[in-house]
Amino acid sequence: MKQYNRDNMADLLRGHGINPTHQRIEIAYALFSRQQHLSAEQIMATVNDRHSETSKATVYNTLKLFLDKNLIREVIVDPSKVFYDPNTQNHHHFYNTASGHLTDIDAAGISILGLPMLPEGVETEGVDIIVRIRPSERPGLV
Amino acid sequence: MKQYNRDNMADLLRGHGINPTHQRIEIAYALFSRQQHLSAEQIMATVNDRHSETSKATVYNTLKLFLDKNLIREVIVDPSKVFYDPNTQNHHHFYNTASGHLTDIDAAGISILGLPMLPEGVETEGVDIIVRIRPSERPGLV
DNA sequence: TTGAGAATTAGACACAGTCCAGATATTGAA
DNA sequence: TTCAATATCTGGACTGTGTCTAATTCTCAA
Ligand SMILES: [Mn+2]
Ligand SMILES: [Mn+2]
Ligand SMILES: [Zn+2]
Ligand SMILES: [Zn+2]
Repeated sequence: MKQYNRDNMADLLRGHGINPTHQRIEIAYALFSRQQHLSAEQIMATVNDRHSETSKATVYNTLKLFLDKNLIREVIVDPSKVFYDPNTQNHHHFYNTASGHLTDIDAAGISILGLPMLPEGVETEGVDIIVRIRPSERPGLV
Repeated sequence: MKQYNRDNMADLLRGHGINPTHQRIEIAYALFSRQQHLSAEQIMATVNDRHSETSKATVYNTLKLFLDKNLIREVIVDPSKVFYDPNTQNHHHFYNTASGHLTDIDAAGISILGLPMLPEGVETEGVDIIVRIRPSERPGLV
């Protein structure tokens, strides 16, 4: 699926066992059409851009539903809010701590060597690499 | 420094340019004597165990001061709270999503291959690896 | 002893996220 | 078509972290 519009959003939702409602389509469209990492607040603002149509409770309920159905994933990098990620491929992130902007890093080219064995009785749920970045201070300028 | 007690806490604080007060010593002692990852709430509960002596504002102010002076670091793995880490060595974490427990992974033995180049104009602030783990479902038992 | 600066405090406040009971929309059997 | 069962949505109260501020208390050098 290359181009995202409200029509194929419904199919996308159905494909994940989600009943496509008006609100769910708008929320999915906000995430998938931009292919960006958005906070719940940003999603609500986007969806209610022109006229208010979707409540806060529905935004949170819907995001939780999407997570549950593996349509999206969440990214925990900021202590004050969760980011929602339409990319469920195995990948990692650059996190610009100054701007709050997340960028994907494809996991395909990456390997982590030397991880110790898991403690007894647990299994891996996922491995996240977060590269925290900031605007470089360029000594010699300014 | 092998054994942590309230006396050498004061030296530890001074060594980081922090004026050792009663409250700061208690908070540092809570973290360093346990060598564990604690939330602000857990730290306040620990410090005020017997009789209340340290306010919420002081706990947060002090943790921020410790961070600023690089005495501790924070670990962002849970959307609802920050963990404070007395280990400032370069290291990574196992995070048990069921219990909320963090375990250190020494960075010494670990290498990450294939990370892409940084975007223009930014520099690396830090690289975090978080291995999310959960109790293994053991099919065949129960 | 004293008072200026440092530190602490209670409690109001901010704000992301949760919860709930009532309203609304959808569905499908009759 | 009808209408009741089910699914979804909603406003608004509420919770839990974390922040802020003005007032109080502490510390220490003079
Ligand atoms: Mn809409
Ligand atoms: Mn104490
Ligand atoms: Zn991503
Ligand atoms: Zn740690």
